[in-house]
Amino acid sequence: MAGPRVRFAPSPTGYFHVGSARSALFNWFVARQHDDGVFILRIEDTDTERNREEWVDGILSAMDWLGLDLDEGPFRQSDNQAQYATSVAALNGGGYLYYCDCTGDDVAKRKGDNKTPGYDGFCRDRGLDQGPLTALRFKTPREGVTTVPDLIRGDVEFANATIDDFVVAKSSGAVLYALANVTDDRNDRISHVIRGEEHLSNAPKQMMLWEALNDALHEDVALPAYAHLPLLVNEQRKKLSKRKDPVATESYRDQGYLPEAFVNYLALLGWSPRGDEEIVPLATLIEQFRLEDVSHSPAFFDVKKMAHMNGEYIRSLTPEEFLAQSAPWVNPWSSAWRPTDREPGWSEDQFDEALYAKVAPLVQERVATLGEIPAMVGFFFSDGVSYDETAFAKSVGNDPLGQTLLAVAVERFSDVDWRADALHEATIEIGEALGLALRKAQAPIRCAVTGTLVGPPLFESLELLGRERTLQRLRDALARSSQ
RNA sequence: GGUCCCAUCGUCUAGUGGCCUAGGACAUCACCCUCUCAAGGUGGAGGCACGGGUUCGAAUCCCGUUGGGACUGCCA
Repeated sequence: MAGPRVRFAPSPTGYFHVGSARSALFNWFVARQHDDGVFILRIEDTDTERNREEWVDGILSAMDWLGLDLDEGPFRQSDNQAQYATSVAALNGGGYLYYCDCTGDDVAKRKGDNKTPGYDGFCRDRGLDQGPLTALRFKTPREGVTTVPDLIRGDVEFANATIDDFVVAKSSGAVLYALANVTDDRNDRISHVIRGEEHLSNAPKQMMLWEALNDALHEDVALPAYAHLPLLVNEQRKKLSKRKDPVATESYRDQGYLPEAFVNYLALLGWSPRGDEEIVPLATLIEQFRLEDVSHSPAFFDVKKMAHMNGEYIRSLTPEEFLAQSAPWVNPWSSAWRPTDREPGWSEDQFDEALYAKVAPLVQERVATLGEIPAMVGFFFSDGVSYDETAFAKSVGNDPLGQTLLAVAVERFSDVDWRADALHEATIEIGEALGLALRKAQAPIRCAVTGTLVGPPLFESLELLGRERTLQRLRDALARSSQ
């Protein structure tokens, strides 16, 4: 038996939604589990009002970033108009459709207290001819039940009477989603339709269309298997909204999430690998993934957990890999790709690649995202120090002892061996002379040199920063405190 | 309102009738480590929505209630 043929079918109407990313990923898993599985990308751009070409580029680059490679496509619905016309003609010829000239207001007005869902079938038997304002509706069976065999949820039954006569083609002639989608799935011989749960109620309509097309076209294309994935929700338990929630996959890339970590986290939303370990190699994810094991309930997209996971991935990088991965954030000028709206706090001239290579290991284990790096190493590359005023006041400005310590440090550091361990020893001694434990003694120095009270290990940092720059900053801080 | 889906710690989940004194992860708290911050280590607190059944036995099966969500477009 041939391998599965699955498709990811986004519409390019905005940033690449993390929920879409997960749908794409699960489809891709299914394809990659088989040697002959096929993963197809179909751009559903039939809504010309809302589509924009830049969003198509966004989808492509985000999928590339995630490593979701295609076997076929990208196809575009805008290229398939002829096939849609064929579907419409066949359906119409087979008596499955009728013209309707009702406006939305007409339908709403008639609806009133009527319990019938959606459209009431007003034009179904009026025998209207095609006109400038007539849409084409599908004659839904009035009796019987349509059962959607869902791989995740089991059989889901819909009474046909509850499904209204939906529009298949607009009065303009443009074919709508339901028919376009079904036509393409048939032509692409899709075996598994794997998509978000918001499409579950579309499934019976699409099955009706599918079978009507088989009949009208005298074909016998097998229905696909359906799998409706649980929704991704926000803290309010609402479907993640493009408008209100941080759902743009691109923004996570810009923040410095590694694609491996992002994929790993996404895989955990609605599914889980065997065993207690959640950090799982991609190959294992692919091997273990089963649609049947996908959970039924919505999942909250927890950025905190993803950040933690990303930190683990970052820490597991070799120093060389870390250097390469972090380059776009610290040295965008010589990177092929750079994150948008994220300038490091220094200029190209100020950046010192060799120095960064030595600094990098100090921050690798302290960041959860690559985007956090610049703030942590900025003091190495900028000329002056940008002070956190609260920290400065606490450790130097309002602390005479801190000022004394700085003054002593200037003396002592002038002729100490410029190595981390020697600086460490010297600082201990300076502190002891003033009755300060090392944790207290290092604070004013740290603040004077880096501008804040938190950061990479101090003595290694001083060694890398160099004697001259360190002494200069200690003197500057001292001068600053007496102003 | 109608149709459909869902319901295990705050969150993501394991669990498919006895292995459950309900396991793991994130978050949280305490302690350890420690030049700061992280990381790491150890430990703690924290959950089967409720009510009926079925069964020798129910987180697991059935029914109901409650609660949440999706859809309900000449959008996808």
